[in-house]
Amino acid sequence: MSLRIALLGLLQAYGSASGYDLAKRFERSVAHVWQAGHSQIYPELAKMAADALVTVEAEGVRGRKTYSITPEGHAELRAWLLGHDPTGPARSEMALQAFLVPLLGREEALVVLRRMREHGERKLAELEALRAAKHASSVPTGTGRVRFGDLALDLGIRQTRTALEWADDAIAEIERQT
Amino acid sequence: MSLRIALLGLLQAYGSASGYDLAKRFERSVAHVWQAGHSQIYPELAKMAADALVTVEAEGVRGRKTYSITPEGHAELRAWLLGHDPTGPARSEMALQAFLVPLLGREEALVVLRRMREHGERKLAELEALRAAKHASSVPTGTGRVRFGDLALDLGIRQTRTALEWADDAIAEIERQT
DNA sequence: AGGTGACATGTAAGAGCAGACATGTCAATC
DNA sequence: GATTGACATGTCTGCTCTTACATGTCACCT
Repeated sequence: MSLRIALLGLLQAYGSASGYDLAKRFERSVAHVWQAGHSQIYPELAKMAADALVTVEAEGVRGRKTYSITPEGHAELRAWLLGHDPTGPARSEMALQAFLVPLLGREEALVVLRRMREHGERKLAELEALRAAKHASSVPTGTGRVRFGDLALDLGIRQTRTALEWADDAIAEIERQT
Repeated sequence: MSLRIALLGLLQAYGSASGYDLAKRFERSVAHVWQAGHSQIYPELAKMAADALVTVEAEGVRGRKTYSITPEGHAELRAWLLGHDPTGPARSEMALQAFLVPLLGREEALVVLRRMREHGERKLAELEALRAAKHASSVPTGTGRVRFGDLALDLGIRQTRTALEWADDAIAEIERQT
């Protein structure tokens, strides 16, 4: 379901596109929040067309189909945002490792925690670079309006920073033990 | 894969148990980090037994099987913790909503954000109650040792708090717009 | 003319997962 | 003695997602 929604959002925000274009947009924008490869996107678009949420606007050479969002699609997106409680599965491999790490000995636990820390650092740098790039290409003086994806990017940066602080504190606590 | 690991962790931390017991342990401890219903757990245990990661220690009345972790299982758990990079899929419905919310109008965006805020508040209360309950049943004066699940619980509380702060700021920012 | 690599669109097999269905035991209540 | 509800173990169907396979075009280089 959520894949559908993400695709509708991209079509709505950036306009009509082909499956290939959407796969690229996916990587460049939603990727930090939801993932999907082209092998998922193509069939999903076909199903969405069958459900009239999108239409094939044009068919180019070699089967390239340009999809655009329909009013029904827009309604579906709106309904999901307004009506769907994000009780979604909180499945995090990192959190699972955090859970299990006390089963290891001191030294080994430190290895795992330090790796998490580094992982967080890399991701934070990545996200902040992304934000810097976005800012550079934006309208110079603040035009009140919140831009598509900005809120999610901010959330991602804060979450990553929190994870980093947590890892630091966990490392410190374990190191304190003789 | 991760389900296997979580089950091995529970067996290792709390000792032998049946599928039913493990399902309960799951709900009570790992649930904030990974989820699985009994319909996933039973078949997985059977497969793990086939792979010799666990053994059937005893068979009680009406097919109740008590599983215990084997040395191979322990090795598998250790190897996963030490060797597995948690690059895991970051799929969050909440973050997806955060991404898409700027597509809505001001008022509707506020509705969605306020619901997220409330959701975060409930979850935070829940996690903090859980921590309080754990503390109450713990050894009175700090015995250095980090207890199973404590690190993950702390991470969860911090992450939830961060999400809450983010929602507050996002709401404030949107309200500031005329 | 032939080769290479980026572009572009798909299908197929299999794991992971959720929700519903099915079955049977046991203890306590009516 | 019959019913109810908590305990307990499983299967099945259908959806999602990942990985790998398969195919064909186009532009550029040699």
